[in-house]
Amino acid sequence: MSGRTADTLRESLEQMILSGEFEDGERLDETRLSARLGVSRTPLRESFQMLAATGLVELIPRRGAFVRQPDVVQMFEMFEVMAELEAMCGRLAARLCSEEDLRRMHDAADDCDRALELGDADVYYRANEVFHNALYQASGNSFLAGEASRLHKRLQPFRRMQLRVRGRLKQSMDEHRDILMAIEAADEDRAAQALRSHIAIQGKKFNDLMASYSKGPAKLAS
Amino acid sequence: MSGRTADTLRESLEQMILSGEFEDGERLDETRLSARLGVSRTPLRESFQMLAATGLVELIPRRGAFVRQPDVVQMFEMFEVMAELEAMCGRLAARLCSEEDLRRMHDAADDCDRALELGDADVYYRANEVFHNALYQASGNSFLAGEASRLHKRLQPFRRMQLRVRGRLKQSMDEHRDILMAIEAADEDRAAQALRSHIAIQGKKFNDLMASYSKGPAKLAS
DNA sequence: AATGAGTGTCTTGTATACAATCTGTTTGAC
DNA sequence: GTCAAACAGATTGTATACAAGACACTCATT
Repeated sequence: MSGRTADTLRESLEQMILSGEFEDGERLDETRLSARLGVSRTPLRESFQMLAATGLVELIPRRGAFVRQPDVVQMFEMFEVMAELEAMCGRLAARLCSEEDLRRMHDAADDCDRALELGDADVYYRANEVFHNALYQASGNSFLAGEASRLHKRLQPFRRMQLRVRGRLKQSMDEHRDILMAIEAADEDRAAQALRSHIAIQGKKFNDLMASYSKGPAKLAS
Repeated sequence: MSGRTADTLRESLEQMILSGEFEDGERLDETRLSARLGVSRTPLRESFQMLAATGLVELIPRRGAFVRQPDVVQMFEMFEVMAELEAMCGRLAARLCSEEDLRRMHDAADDCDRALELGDADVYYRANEVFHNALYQASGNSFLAGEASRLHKRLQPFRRMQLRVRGRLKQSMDEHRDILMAIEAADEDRAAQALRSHIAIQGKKFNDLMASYSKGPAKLAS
């Protein structure tokens, strides 16, 4: 279970947090965790810094590292920001994306199609990520692409849950086509709006899911 | 010069990087830097992680920490994203901000006014930061507020330069008033547009400044 | 002469030991 | 009986020592 390298260590902890192994607000005891993971405190502390950067833990000086399980409200807030970032990407892409960019998005969308036919959620999920990253790149603003990618990654586990909702895959696929058409038509407003609602729907679906479980932050399978 | 605590260490390095003490792409030698700052490598490495989170340095495993001086292009990209985030804050604030939020923004704007009368750029600069943070809070989306605040902080030194342009302070002040009026009138689109151009102008002014210097990344005074 | 393997040095990555600070408890005084 | 201060234990922060990988230089071989 314990990772060998530093980056693996961060990923291990990320998985542990996202899989709900720790309570919200729980303090991560350096000594105990390092013993458990079979590493010393030094690399563990460095991985804490990385996790703090993504917001999964909060570091309070002289107090320790505390896991920050995002609650439903914060989750919704994150989807709201994501929607706006993606809309911005769409707007810029519609204005100035290259043939190469378009091709890459089309390829990724086709991969999504194939995954849908196979009914394989995991494959779809990966192809979906490629599609969105291609979109971010197509915006031509590499800083925006980086920020969007970062937030996308952070929302990954929740996005994944929402994709399990019945019929959502097909719907998501159709939205991709709409987005591509708008970008190809260089219709900035339509592209932005299509993406905004594409993401907003995800937030909403996720919210519905949470409401249906109706108790605490659900354990998310890795 | 050397900071005593870990957070101070990060700030010291931040200042050193932003003041142009290092070349773009330069590797930060852990041993030499730790000797120079009078600390051991352990806290230095942790501060590297923090700086990597803000994008000021890039950490390449087994290779080291490399400073990433944002060039003019990336700077412009960052202002473009900032404009959109602030526009989003404005839209949300116009929709749902409280009397308390409004009052805080008004107070900060008044402080800006006073600083303008005094002709004190530093005081204006701080009051301006309070104003914008109040706006972020007023959006009601605390995640958005955090992200906006983070990017704002990262753009601080460049924003500061741009404020030194003749007559820019007064103009900026007027823009604040427009923004407040739009929010008070609950006019979402106008608030968003006012903020978008408020930030876009900053990016443009900064760009002009760079062009007028026309050589390399200028040394930024702290 | 050029290329490739091997070795040596330098730098990053990790472990451990030590110092400083915080928390909780106990004891004493009012 | 309650509040405060001091002490004990534990935990974070820092320094140093050690391990392992990367890069450059040399030397041998083609």
